[in-house]
Amino acid sequence: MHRYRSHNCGALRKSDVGNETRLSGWVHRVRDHGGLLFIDLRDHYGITQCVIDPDSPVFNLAETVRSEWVLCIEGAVRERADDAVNKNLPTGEIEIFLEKLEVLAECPELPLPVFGEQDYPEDIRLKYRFLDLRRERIHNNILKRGRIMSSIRQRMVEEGFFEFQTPILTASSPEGARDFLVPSRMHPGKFYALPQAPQQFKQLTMIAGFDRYFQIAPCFRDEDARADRSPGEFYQLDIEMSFVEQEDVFQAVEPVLRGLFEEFGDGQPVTQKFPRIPYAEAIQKYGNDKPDLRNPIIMEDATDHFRGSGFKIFAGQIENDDKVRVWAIPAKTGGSRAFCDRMNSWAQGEGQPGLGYIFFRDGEGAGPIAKNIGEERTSAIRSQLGLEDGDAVFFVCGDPKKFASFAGDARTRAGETLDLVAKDRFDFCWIVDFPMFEWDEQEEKVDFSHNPFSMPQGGLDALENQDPLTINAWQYDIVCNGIELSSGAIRNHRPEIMKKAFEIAGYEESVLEEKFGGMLRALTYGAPPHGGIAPGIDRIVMLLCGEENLREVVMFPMNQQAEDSLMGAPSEVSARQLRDLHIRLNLPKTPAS
RNA sequence: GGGGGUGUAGCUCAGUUGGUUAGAGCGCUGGCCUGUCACGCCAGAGGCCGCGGGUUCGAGUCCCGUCACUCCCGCCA
Repeated sequence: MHRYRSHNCGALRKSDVGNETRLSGWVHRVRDHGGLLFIDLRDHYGITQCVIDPDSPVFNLAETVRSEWVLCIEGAVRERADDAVNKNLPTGEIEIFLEKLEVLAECPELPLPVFGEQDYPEDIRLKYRFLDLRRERIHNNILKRGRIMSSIRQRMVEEGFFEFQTPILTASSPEGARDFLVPSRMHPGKFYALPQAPQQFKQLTMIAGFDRYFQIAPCFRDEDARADRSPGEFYQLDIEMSFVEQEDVFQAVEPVLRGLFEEFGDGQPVTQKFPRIPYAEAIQKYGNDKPDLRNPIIMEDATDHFRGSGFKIFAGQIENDDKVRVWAIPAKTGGSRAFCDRMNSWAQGEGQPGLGYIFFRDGEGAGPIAKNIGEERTSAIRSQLGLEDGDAVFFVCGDPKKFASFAGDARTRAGETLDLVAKDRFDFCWIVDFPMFEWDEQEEKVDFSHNPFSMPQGGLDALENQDPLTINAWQYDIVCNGIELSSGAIRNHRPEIMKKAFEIAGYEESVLEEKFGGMLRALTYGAPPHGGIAPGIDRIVMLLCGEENLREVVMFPMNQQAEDSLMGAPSEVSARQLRDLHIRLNLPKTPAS
């Protein structure tokens, strides 16, 4: 018999009754009846109930075991009496009658109970992550993550993609987030950077004549954390393809994600054909570029209903400024003064002057705005938005650039408060036609709004003849349930277009040469048209596990301050190490202690 | 860098208007218990109320500062 086990703790069934077995695992739970003792033994595979009575030679030892001790036990598989069967366990029809017991490891009182699914403080969970990971829910999340990884690889290969590896120690990139730097011992004063994404490498892979690249790529960015954004490092399903247009990327990626979510989404419906929503339309209808389509509320322009109306606050603004618009946020079933007032005071809490509204009852509109604009206009608004008695509509007025995000928040809040948001489904969409450039208010100049490597729609002609702020890029996002899952683009593979784009954004050609010299050189030697995308793996797993926080699907995450309290990272290093790297510390002043 | 929330036993939490010796559940220790599976019953140990200062006759409670964790803003091509 094997030194530690003949079976695992999830394996034994009725058909094994009578056999001698050996199991090893952790003490999950002990139930001591004095003359009868139950020990639930747990391992990766499951839980098996062990039973000991005073006839057993190891009864006295068994009485001393505590939670999370590691045991190796031996005994006969017994069938449980009908009324003792535990239907909640796969092994619930049998138990082991203990004949031998070896304590492999003991365990002191636990800072973090493994048994049960109570919530525990994040810092303790991370410090004792090895205990936390024994718990059922997160243990299963990590397993699901692994299965998702395998499925992704299989699906990508089936779609004709090939997996590549790109460097981890690379050069600092001038664009994007702050880099993590690694000092060079051989080149004093010089640094490697960890890649923020293998963006340039995957493009170089295409230029090198490979086709259909993918990689489950670690990405490193020194930026602050959020619930859905790990500090430091995360993984992307990095994809790039040659000789493609936007539509080809969509056709390649959409079935992978749809299939993945159907496989791991526990039967929740998944969007069959992802709708494509232009960026400008997403802003107008949903107030942001990552709309949660489970929320049925769609905003509409209602400016004309207020132009020259008796509601002077809006009418005056419309009169004075061409840019001013009124957006209507329809709220089905929100037609009560109480709800409308709650929304209004929420808006004031958000720093807004308020949130105007009309609510409909007894066949007419109620509230101050309805009184001011009169019956005819109120009725026109109602029919435009398809509202009925018992519904409400909210209004925001001003320059859409400034209020769009607040309007989007109001849409989200109304949908959630009124319970209009569909549950248990994955609603995908593509956001397309992102603007190539945007006006930088602080610098008072035109700048790239997204990725400088994206191809402008209309190519060189558009750059030379169009108002830059009206040019769109072949740039797209995938959004699921209001979470931005990935961002991608058809790349700019023409050096002269690249130079022109940087010129418009106010960069000298020398800057382009200096910062992207390697890339530019590659583009001049026959670059194929190419494009790709990079879905965020951690966020995909988070959605599929039904978790709200990335740390629930990452084995060893850092805390919000980007510290690993288990391994003690970041840490000080020895003077010798610093000397090797030609580094002298220049620490910030701390208050005298 | 900024804003919000939290911080009381190993863990989860309660703690009234500022008023005697700071409580409960789980866990831990001891005792009882032969069919439990969140076993049950009895007893016990366990507290710098995050830390520092202040107000007060008196502070877990009020004020100021600070630290930790977390959520958000900034940041994230």
